[in-house]
Amino acid sequence: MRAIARLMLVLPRMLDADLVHDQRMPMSEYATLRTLSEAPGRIMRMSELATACFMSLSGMTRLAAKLESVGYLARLPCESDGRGFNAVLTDAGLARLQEAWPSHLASVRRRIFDHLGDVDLPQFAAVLTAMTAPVGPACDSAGCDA
Amino acid sequence: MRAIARLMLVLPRMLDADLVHDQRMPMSEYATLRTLSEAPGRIMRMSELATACFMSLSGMTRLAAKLESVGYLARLPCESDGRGFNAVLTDAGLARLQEAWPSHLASVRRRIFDHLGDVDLPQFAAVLTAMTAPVGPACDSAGCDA
DNA sequence: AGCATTTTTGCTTCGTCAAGCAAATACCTG
DNA sequence: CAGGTATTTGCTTGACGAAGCAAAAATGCT
Repeated sequence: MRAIARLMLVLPRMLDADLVHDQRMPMSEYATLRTLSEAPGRIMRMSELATACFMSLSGMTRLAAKLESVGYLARLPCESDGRGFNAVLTDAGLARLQEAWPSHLASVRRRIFDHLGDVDLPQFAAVLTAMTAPVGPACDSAGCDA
Repeated sequence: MRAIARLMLVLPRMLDADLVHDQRMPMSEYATLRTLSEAPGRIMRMSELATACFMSLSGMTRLAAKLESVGYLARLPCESDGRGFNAVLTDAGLARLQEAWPSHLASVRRRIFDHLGDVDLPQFAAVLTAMTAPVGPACDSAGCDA
């Protein structure tokens, strides 16, 4: 019980810190790029993107502005709805993500998998998926890349 | 793998949001009060406290100042080292923690344990503890004059 | 027009880094 | 050993970025 509380406090920060340290990229950016990269056409509405990344709309507006300013992402007015904007992952953004993910993967492996010992992995994965499920199926958990 | 990334992204925010919503208390405050409450004499050096809560020293300085201003905590000059300060949990602080923890417990139960199913709990706990272990023991209060 | 929806902006809070102050400790030098 | 200087350590402060909420702006729908 206490271990859980502690885990939730510490682990995300460690993973974030690893990413910042190794790649100069905060977790929120990584999540945004990854989420976009998995979207069909690498395109998503701002509001979808925000929800998928568990950020507020305003937070995503600012993050997208930042990512746009360095060319990782473009915001195009939505053709079918003049109010909307589509965020598109650029080639540069995809390249950046591909540059960053091995580092993140290594971090996750080191911080988590190396400690799993003889845990039943499929069962563990099922539990994790179940835990995040109530929030909504923002991303399909089939086809994990590791 | 993706489930883990997602879990780390989502769960802490949910737990924090629950606590803020139910108790008007951010996770960082809760962690601080809880950590202090577990220390012998409810006293800890600022730097220890910061490390245990996985915050920067400056972050803890500000948080402690805030908690001090509402009477949950006091900072006393350390007798054995003129540079140091000891953070002490006051009775009011302890009361506040005791007021908040059932709510947090319920939140953790609802968000996590309810999804654990038939997982081997002791093993699960051991894994979690192992994962956070590299950060160091939470309350190694050597050096404060409690 | 009137109301709903999508995104942005204003303001606040939280937390980090860089810099700084003060106490403690280490290292000379006689 | 006394006395002085340099370095390190513990904490605080200043300046800033990140992200949230509430309200505004822009657009669509009826």
